[in-house]
This record gives sequence, C-alpha cells and structure tokens, in this order.
Amino acid sequence: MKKERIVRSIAELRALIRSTGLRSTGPRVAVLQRLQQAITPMSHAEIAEALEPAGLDRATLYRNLIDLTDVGLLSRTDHGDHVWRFELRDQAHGQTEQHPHFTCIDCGEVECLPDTSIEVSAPHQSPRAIKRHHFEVQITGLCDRCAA
Amino acid sequence: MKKERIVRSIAELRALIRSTGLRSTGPRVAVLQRLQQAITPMSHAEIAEALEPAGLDRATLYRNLIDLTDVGLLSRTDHGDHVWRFELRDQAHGQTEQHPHFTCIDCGEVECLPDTSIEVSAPHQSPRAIKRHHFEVQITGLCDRCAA
DNA sequence: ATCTTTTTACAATATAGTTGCAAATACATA
DNA sequence: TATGTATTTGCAACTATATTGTAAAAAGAT
Repeated sequence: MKKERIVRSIAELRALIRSTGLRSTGPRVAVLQRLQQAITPMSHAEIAEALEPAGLDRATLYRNLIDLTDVGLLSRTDHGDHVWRFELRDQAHGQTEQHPHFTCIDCGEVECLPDTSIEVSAPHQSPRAIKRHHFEVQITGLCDRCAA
Repeated sequence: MKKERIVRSIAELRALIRSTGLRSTGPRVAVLQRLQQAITPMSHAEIAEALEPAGLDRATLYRNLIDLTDVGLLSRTDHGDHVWRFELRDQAHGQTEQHPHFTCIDCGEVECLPDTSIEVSAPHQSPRAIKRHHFEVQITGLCDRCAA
C-alpha cells in the first residue's frame, strides 16, 4: 500500500513512547524503529530476528509488543494464518489507519491493500461496528507467486 | 447467516466420510454431527467440550479436524483472534460456501455475515486470487454486546 | 545524587498443537 | 460370518508459542 512514510528520529520515537505514559527504553525504541521501516506487519519471530543483534529477550519483546499495542502505538492482528503480526499505527492522523491485508494461505506473505479496495455494506442485523466502519478486514487466499 | 440447513442422518454422515476415502469412525461422525448443529464455526476447545461425554482424545480430535479439513469436509480458519475454528463445508453446492465472518475482538464471538455484505474490488496490482474471488474474508471489531 | 516505580532478563510455567507407537477398529475379501 | 491388512484410536511424550514470577537494572522525578 502506497503512503507517505513517516520516519521518526530516535528522539522523536522516545518522545512518542513517553507521550503514552510508558517509559522510553532501548527495546521499545528498537521495536518502533524496526517497525517504521517495515512495509508489512511483522510477526514476533520476524521482529525478534531483525533485532537479534540487540540480543533482546523473547519475553521482553512479547511484553513490549503487548504494551505498545495497549497504548495504541501498534496494532496486533492475526491475518488468518495463526500468526500474530504487529504494525505501527500511524499517529499522524490521530486514529487507526485502516487498510485491508491480504495474506497468502500458502507462504504466509502479507500484502497491504488500498483501503479503497473493499466495500463492506451493513445489512439489517449486522453489528453496529460495521455501520460505523470500526473494524479490520483480513483477506486470505493464494498469492500470485504461490498460485503460479 | 440465513441458509437452509442440511441435516444429515448418522448413516448419511458415515457415507459422506467414506466417500472421501476416510474410514467412518465414531469420533469422526461425532465431530460432523456436532458441527452440523453449529450456527457458527467452532474452535477445537468448543468441539472438545461439546463432545466431552464421548470422552474423546485431544490428539484424535486434532487429527480428525485436520483430516476432515484435508478431504474438504471442513474448513479451518483463524478469524483474527488467534483461534482456529472449524466449520462444516456445505457439500450441497459442490464447492466452498464462502461468506465473511465477523469476530468480536473482545468476547471472541463469531457471526456469519451474508455473502452480499462485502464487495472487494481488485485494483491494478492486487493478487489474482482477488480478481477470481478465490479468497476468504474475516472482519474483526467489537460486537454489539461488547460495544454496549 | 537519590529515591521510587517501571522495565528488563532470566527462569519457570502455561497453553496449543504435534508426533510416536502399541492396541483397537474399520472394512475389504474370502 | 470369519479373517487379514491398513487405518485409526488413545495414551504419553514432545515441540513451539506465549505468559508469568521475580530479583536486579534502568528510567525519570525530585
């Protein structure tokens, strides 16, 4: 998905973390810094591997991913393949940046789709969240590479 | 989601299982019988609890759910909350019956939406699977009860 | 510089799902 | 209906993923 990428300096990331009430620590800055380079949501394993050099603890990473999600800096989703993935929420718009994700049921690759690509209509009895557009959409199928 | 429910007798279920090449066994019939009563996809834990009286083994249940999925009698999906859920595939139409699912991010309740409730358009670079309508859609958000 | 609270890092513990295998069962064939 | 063979079950052991307890370390307020 094309979007103007907002890249924050370390100092900005530290301020961002503090603004949520959390303390700014090495592991947290590292996680945000890595995620702001990511073009798709990353799994715990992928983040752990990327931050390998820092040698940070698995449990610490899990706790930080959850904490950062709780305060709204990250979103945590399962795209249909039973893997948690984390994505930086774009704070620039002051709200969740919603766009559908396409996940390959074979290779697990995740693709961000333009948020215009999906139209959800809300029939009679459907949840109010749908009418208010407060929802996330995950689409699963075979990606072009795996389908070939 | 409203649909004419197809209820099969035990004998019919046994024949259905055999028609896939699998042997008809107590656990397998029990699983199918339970799932054809289900109004939404069920997790392994839910099925296990429902079949508690039969006292059937966890591993056997897991294996059967996978086997029945492999031969196409069930579908296995993760609705965004990191829980595998199994659903009887309707063989009456000779194909996967596709409809979007709405899963509450709070209570985990799953709701089936009419397949007309979602319109996915396929822009330029999107996966071919989308253009061909070979995909599943999961929507997550707060259900009415949890939003209240 | 000091103090209090949060966070880390390690280990221990849960939870979900899988695998190995002997005994039991399904079902094809006689 | 009995018999033989391949599949399936049930138990236990195991793996992977995720969570929790806690003493020591670090953050940030004073």
